Amino acid sequence: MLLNELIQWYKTNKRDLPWRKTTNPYFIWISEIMLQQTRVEQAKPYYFNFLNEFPTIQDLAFAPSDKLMRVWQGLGYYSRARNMQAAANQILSEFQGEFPKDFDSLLKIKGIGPYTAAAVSSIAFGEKSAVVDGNVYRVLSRYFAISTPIDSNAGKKEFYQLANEIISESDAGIYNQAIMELGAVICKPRNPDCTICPVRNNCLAFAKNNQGCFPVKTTKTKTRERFLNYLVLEMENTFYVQKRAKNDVLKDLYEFYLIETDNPVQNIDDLSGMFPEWLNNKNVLLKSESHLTHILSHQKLQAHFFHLIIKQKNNLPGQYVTLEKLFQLPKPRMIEKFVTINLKL
DNA sequence: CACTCGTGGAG
DNA sequence: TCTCCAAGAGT
Repeated sequence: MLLNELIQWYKTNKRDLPWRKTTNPYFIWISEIMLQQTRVEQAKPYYFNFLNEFPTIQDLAFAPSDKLMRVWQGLGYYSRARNMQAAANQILSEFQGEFPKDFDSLLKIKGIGPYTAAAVSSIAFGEKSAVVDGNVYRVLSRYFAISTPIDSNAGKKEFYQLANEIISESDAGIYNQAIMELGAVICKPRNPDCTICPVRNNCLAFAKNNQGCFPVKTTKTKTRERFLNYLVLEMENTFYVQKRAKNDVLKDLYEFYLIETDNPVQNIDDLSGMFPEWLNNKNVLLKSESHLTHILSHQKLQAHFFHLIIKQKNNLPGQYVTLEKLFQLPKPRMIEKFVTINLKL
């Protein structure tokens, strides 16, 4: 059966991952949030650094926003960090600082959904609740040859019920990690290593050699292109920065003065009229221009940077910071790249 | 339910 | 270059 062979295989073949060395629910929670839609190798350094910066729930709850976002910078999906801080405050106020132990309580925490509630309750507290993540969808759909689309409500319900039927009675946490590990290193999306799979003998997809048919998905992602024109305003060795605050991508991260257009602009004259009025005077010098393209999951960002030397301040909503401060501020990958390439101390 | 939210690796 | 997608959750 799937269960026993899976656990046996896991115990001798599991990867040596840092969050597998602890039973601290706070640490395990952090790892689970970081691993959402994120590869192990990308999350690893962030896990160590995050624990170093915020060793306790209190440290996280009281951290300044800029510091929190800076620690998360480059990991993506920044609402995860904001939600974690809200969750930390929630645990202090509603749970007396004690980490919730059971699935239902965990579900009430900001940023914790069905997957993370099952993961933390089973791995840290031994509760019998099955995780259903991308790995589990893939392994179960192949093993049982289930064609129900995993992104449909029917599919979510079906896989959730199945996962909870076959989960180990005594080793729920180990079992959950084992099935995810199998999906990560053997039962991969492409080119699964079925020849060394511990459960291939009972795998229906392997029997028919149609592993590539599972799992079934229906939705297709659409992306839109955006044109971001940045005025990099430099005055007496300080730079203008503003914080992305709207209900938009990359919220709470810092960027330069932004003029977004529906189409690409060829030169800075195309932006005249969209400038702040004071920029049209003769005290502004265009020092350089550069371009960067950055791909997001649903957007393709085309950035056009205009590095401008200005001679007088203005009443823009942001602030002027030194280059040292600019380096420290949390920034989107694209801005970080521009700064690294174009601005030197 | 459909959509949104980042980044980087693999094929 | 292009597509998919990785330990999902919020709206």
